[in-house]
Amino acid sequence: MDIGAKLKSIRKERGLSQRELAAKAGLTNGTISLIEANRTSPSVASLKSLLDAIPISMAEFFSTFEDTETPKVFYKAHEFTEITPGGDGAVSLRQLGKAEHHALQVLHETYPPGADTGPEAISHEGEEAGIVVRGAIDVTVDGQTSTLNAGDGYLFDSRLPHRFRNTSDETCVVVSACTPPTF
Amino acid sequence: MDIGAKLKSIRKERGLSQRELAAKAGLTNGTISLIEANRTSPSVASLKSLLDAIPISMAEFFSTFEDTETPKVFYKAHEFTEITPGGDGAVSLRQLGKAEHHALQVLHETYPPGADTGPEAISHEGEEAGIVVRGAIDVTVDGQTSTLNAGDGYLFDSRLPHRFRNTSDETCVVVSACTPPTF
DNA sequence: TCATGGCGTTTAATATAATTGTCAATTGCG
DNA sequence: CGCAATTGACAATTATATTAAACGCCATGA
Repeated sequence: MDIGAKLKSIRKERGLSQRELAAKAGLTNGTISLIEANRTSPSVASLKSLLDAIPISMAEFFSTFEDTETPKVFYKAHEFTEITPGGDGAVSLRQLGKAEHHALQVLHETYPPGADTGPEAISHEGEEAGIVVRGAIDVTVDGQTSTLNAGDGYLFDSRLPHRFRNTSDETCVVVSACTPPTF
Repeated sequence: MDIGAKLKSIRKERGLSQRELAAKAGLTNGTISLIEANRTSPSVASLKSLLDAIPISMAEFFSTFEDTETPKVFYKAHEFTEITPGGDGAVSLRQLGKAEHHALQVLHETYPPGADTGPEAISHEGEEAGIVVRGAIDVTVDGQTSTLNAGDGYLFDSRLPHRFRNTSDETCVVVSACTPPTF
């Protein structure tokens, strides 16, 4: 969603300066500078003012670059979606990407010492799998329990009851995947 | 631009509560409550998050109700666009409606005592006309000067040099019209 | 060469949106 | 009927966008 570049290109097309457009839209040149640099996300009201002043409709504005927009492929660590915030001994679940746009959900899970997901009876279609990246963790699936160390992994049907417990004194990190998403 | 109602109807359509949608979008229920009540204008980023979580595209969202949207007809005094802010003895120009969506531009002009537009040589196509609503003002057009009082008016070709001066000790208010717009 | 004016950017102050922690009203269940 | 859970709304705080006023840059011209 590179709104800044899009706005800038349209503005240039019409031969408008930031100040000219700002005056017409009832904003300031500084604001337009920030928006074009993607250093702020304008309110819908502000964007509407700008597009009205150009003029171009909201639908037009967004439609034109939804075609050219490539789906997001790469995610920096800070771009993960926090499902559970973690901290204070709680499990931290951080999802790769956003909501349910994909058939595959990948999580970065952190289990502090003593962390326990509890025996929740999750019952979704699909499969879950993961690999321990650091530390060790006790995994119980449908009654069977195993201690997995770094490099180990698991794979089971999502409908089976399962539980994760870190009984060690070291934080455990797991990368897991589900399909379809359960969150 | 009743974004609130639109968002609400789409959300209801999908059987989502404000809290559910908030969780998926990474916002809070309170925010959605405010947006749906049109008590705040969400940032483009926030709106995108919400629509992604539903999911529906920005273009789709805006296109659907741009059809049903009726052009704005009525304007409250505070909705006028300030062309020159006025204050400190300066002329205040306030335009009915927004930028150049219309062939007709109507202004609410306030001239404090001593105010003077100066002999600017404006040279646009079209005509300008106005009626004095309160006070009195000296109008000079192409060399001819006249003092207009409340109820009086003027009409001239935009290409003629013109000047407005309030030589009285009372604030003068004029309602004027231009076609096509010069701002 | 030095002013002048227009451009886009940056910054501190201000206005506005978003969050957090409630609330009363509603819904579903025992 | 209560009781618990869930809903949308609200007030106070926090976070963010927007403003207004600077800045540096580049062109133009005296």
